[in-house]
Amino acid sequence: MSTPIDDIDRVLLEHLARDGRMTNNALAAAAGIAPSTCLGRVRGLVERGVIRGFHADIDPAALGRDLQAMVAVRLHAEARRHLAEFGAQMRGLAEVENVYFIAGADDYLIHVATADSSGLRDFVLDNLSAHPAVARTETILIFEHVR
Amino acid sequence: MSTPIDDIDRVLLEHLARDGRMTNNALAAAAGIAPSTCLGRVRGLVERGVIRGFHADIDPAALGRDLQAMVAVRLHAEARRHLAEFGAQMRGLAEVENVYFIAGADDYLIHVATADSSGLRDFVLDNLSAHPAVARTETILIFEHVR
DNA sequence: TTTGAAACTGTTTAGAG
DNA sequence: CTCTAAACAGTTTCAAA
Repeated sequence: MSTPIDDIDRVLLEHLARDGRMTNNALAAAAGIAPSTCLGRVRGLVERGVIRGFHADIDPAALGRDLQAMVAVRLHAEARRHLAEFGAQMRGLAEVENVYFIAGADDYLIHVATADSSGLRDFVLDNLSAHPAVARTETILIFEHVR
Repeated sequence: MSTPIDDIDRVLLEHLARDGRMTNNALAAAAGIAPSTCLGRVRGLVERGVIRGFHADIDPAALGRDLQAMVAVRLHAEARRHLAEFGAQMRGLAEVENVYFIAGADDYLIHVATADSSGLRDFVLDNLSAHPAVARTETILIFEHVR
């Protein structure tokens, strides 16, 4: 990490986390710096990987994906050598919202959003139960997810 | 839900989910519509709640929050009447990244990011174990989180 | 709803401290 | 690293279809 994050950076990050589309001018004003300085700092934060990206937060239900679940996945002991590979595969699936690689009895928590219960069943059967690395799954329904 | 989401909306959402800072002009070109039309559609999507917001994705580790955990929380049977209230409280805490209100033995999964293990311990003790509504907690470390 | 074009606002570069 | 100021690009409004 080249430059340490100072108080001004922290202000910028706080604002951009809340409103990722805040204009550079408004952001500069909020941080008490010139727009050009602000621009340079935000660029630096992106380059250094502090800001990983800017994303629209889309309501899955509005896209017809009304059902969310957290699926705990345990892999076979032999498959643990390819843990990262499994995570990358999961991340690539349309239904997958978040992938948590965890410590404990299970190896992954996979947050998925599907159209309905049969979509969820199909996702678990086709992508998890049928996966050669998967030893067991446990599906927990999500009533609500915030943030 | 006033207007249904059409194919053009889907293109806009897909692009904005990937890059929330894409310019309106580029977005319009990608969707094959005029910039002014694009602007109106994106506004509509925000007003209708399809787009819930735009956010910068900040690396917690860059902010000195190197440790992440998923804390499963079970509330007392009597406290279940105030479930939503508990969730709202959790969401307001700085360490809290995601709150999942779930079905099953536990009521919540709380994704937290703290500086280190003592920060995690303090979070769980001060905000969860000490909370009058909380019956039990189980803390699972997160090695990696994607998306 | 859609659009093109004008008016406007915000972004970005360059140069200097 | 910071700023001011000018040039540039992108956004937004609006009248018309």
